[in-house]
Amino acid sequence: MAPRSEDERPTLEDVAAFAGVSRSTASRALNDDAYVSARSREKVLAAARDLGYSPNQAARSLVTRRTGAIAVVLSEPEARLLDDPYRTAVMRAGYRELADVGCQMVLLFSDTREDLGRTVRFLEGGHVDGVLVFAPHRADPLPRALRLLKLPTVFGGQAADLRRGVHLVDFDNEGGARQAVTHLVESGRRRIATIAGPQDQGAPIDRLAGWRKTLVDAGIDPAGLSEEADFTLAGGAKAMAALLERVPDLDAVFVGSDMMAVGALRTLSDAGRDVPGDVAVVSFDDNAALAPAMTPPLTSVHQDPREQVHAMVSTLMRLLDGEDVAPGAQILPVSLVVRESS
Amino acid sequence: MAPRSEDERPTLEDVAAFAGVSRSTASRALNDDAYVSARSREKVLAAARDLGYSPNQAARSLVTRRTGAIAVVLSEPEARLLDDPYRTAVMRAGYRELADVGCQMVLLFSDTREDLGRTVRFLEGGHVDGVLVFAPHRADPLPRALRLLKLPTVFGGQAADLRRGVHLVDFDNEGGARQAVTHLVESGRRRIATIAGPQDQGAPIDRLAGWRKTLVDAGIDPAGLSEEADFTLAGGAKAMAALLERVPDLDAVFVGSDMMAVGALRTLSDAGRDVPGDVAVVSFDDNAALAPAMTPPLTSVHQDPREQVHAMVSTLMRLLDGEDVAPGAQILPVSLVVRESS
DNA sequence: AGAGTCTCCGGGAGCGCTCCCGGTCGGCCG
DNA sequence: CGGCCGACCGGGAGCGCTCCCGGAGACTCT
Repeated sequence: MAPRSEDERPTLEDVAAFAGVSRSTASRALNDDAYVSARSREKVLAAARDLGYSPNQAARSLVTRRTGAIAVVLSEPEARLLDDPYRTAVMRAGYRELADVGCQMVLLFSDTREDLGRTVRFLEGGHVDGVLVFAPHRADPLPRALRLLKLPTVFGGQAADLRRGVHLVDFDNEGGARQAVTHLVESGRRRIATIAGPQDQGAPIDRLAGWRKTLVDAGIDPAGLSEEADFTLAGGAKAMAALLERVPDLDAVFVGSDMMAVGALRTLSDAGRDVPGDVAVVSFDDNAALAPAMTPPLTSVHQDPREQVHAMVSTLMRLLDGEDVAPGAQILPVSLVVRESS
Repeated sequence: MAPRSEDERPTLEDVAAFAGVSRSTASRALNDDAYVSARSREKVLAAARDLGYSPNQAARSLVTRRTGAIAVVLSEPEARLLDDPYRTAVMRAGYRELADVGCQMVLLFSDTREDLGRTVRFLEGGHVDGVLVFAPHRADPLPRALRLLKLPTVFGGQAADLRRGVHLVDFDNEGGARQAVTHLVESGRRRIATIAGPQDQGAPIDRLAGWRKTLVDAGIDPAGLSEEADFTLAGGAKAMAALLERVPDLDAVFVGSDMMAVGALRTLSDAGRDVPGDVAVVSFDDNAALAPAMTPPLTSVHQDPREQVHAMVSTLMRLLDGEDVAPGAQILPVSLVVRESS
């Protein structure tokens, strides 16, 4: 064997030669298999350290058919991602949870049409062992495209319009809305409006439904009491203004996200309405940086992205281990955190 | 050759057999090399399409020694990342710019001590061809650790305390601060305070220096006119309050970031100071979602993350092509965008 | 017509690793 | 003491790809 030049990366063969054992033994020692003598193991480990060896992942995954990497796909228009604190939290949680199980996160953004092709091509290229997907929009073509790939996949939140045969982890959006609105009803509010998120997404649809059903159950007519907004602060502010105009005597509002609630609070304050004196406000998300920091602190439906991602990762790991996990939705409970705004 | 079962992924060999050519020819056709007849090329392409072939990246990169993936490392405490709009913009820009040159972004977060080891291990594992690093903190050990790896690396902003021998793309922080403060001086302000970012980072240090020097050049004593904050909204608000207390007659403030400026505006408004009537406010970043959206809209030093990342990517690509790029800092110009707050 | 050139193609080697298989050596049992 | 079993190790095959090399035709030029 030609003497390897200094700047070439050492291979397993080099380590083995240096340690005076065979390539097989070196491999066994490094992957701590059984049937390696303590003496050999130590020599190999020392050799690896001395040579600064690190295994070539391409070669390894060529034979093991495992890459140790998991893709996290965020399918959402650019603007949304930038200021949606929930998405940021998801990225972070994904990184952490995957690191905990020894996997590397590969983040993919997919919002334009051309992204879809690139995303699919990347995923089928064998770069990753599995996928975690967040594709909240009903009309998103990505989830269907992913079904054709036979990559283990777990969805976070609703998978576009797919219902059966997929693994997904979602929060109890409708139940959360019910809790929120029930709380308002029980504290004596009667004119309970809502600012709903975009109705092209599953979660906001369910939250709106929860609001509506709870009102009906309480004998209140929901007609004219709802306004749709786009999950942004400005959108929330505008929707609140529209509601105040249409329903001047409203005494409570259930807002579909913290960010929109911040906007609603601003509008209410500008309009001289006291919260919670004149109008009670309850929102959804309970984002740690937003809900408790407002004036007044927001009552909000708590959902923890970390918990969601944790459940997704553990399902994915079971899938990767070849377990025959029954597909279906795993619904995580949410709980109302009552603060001063209601 | 045993008949390949349906759910196995087809290999290049399968495609070749299906097309009735050799593996070599199939490879040539797929990678559109020269010296393939149009006829063969077409047959191979059709076969690949019919079989749903996509090349095994592990095998490919084993021989080409290229992975087509670039790591983007964000070395920053968790809390900072969540609400720093600049970082979010950087991730996004990284994804886009890398996609444009046909590379996949692999995001790495690295904030705790144990992350450092994992990050380094991942990078030396040969998963990626190069690295883009954002490690603003002076004491960050990551940049030094990366020097030992012989991976092409480009830094975004200052690389901890490394100065020579690294490739980096930064903005003209000091020059930007000078522009901002000069603007204030020229519009007749004399008591010009500053809210500086964390002084364990290079950029805020340079911005503070720019403020100080400009004042001195204008014959103004900067003593007692500066306050340090942590780049957050709350931090900016608190620092503004401290300044108002200590320097009640201040008539302008240069804030080290948009986010802190939002906090400062809130404090000023609570204190009944009119902006820009009583106090002019100028900030840094010119974040599209923040600066123009405030009341009043903020005058801010404009820096475009996309531009920075673009420069980083192009330097990295040259490095990857084996070009002998001279190391050093590439300083991007910034410009003051004047709005109503000053 | 023979030499040279250019286009196209197939065979084979080899990237660095894992894993299977078979061999050796020592200890222990009947 | 022969046989067996378990611990340990080395050789070899092969993962799916790229790339080098040499060969087969077709064509041109002297």
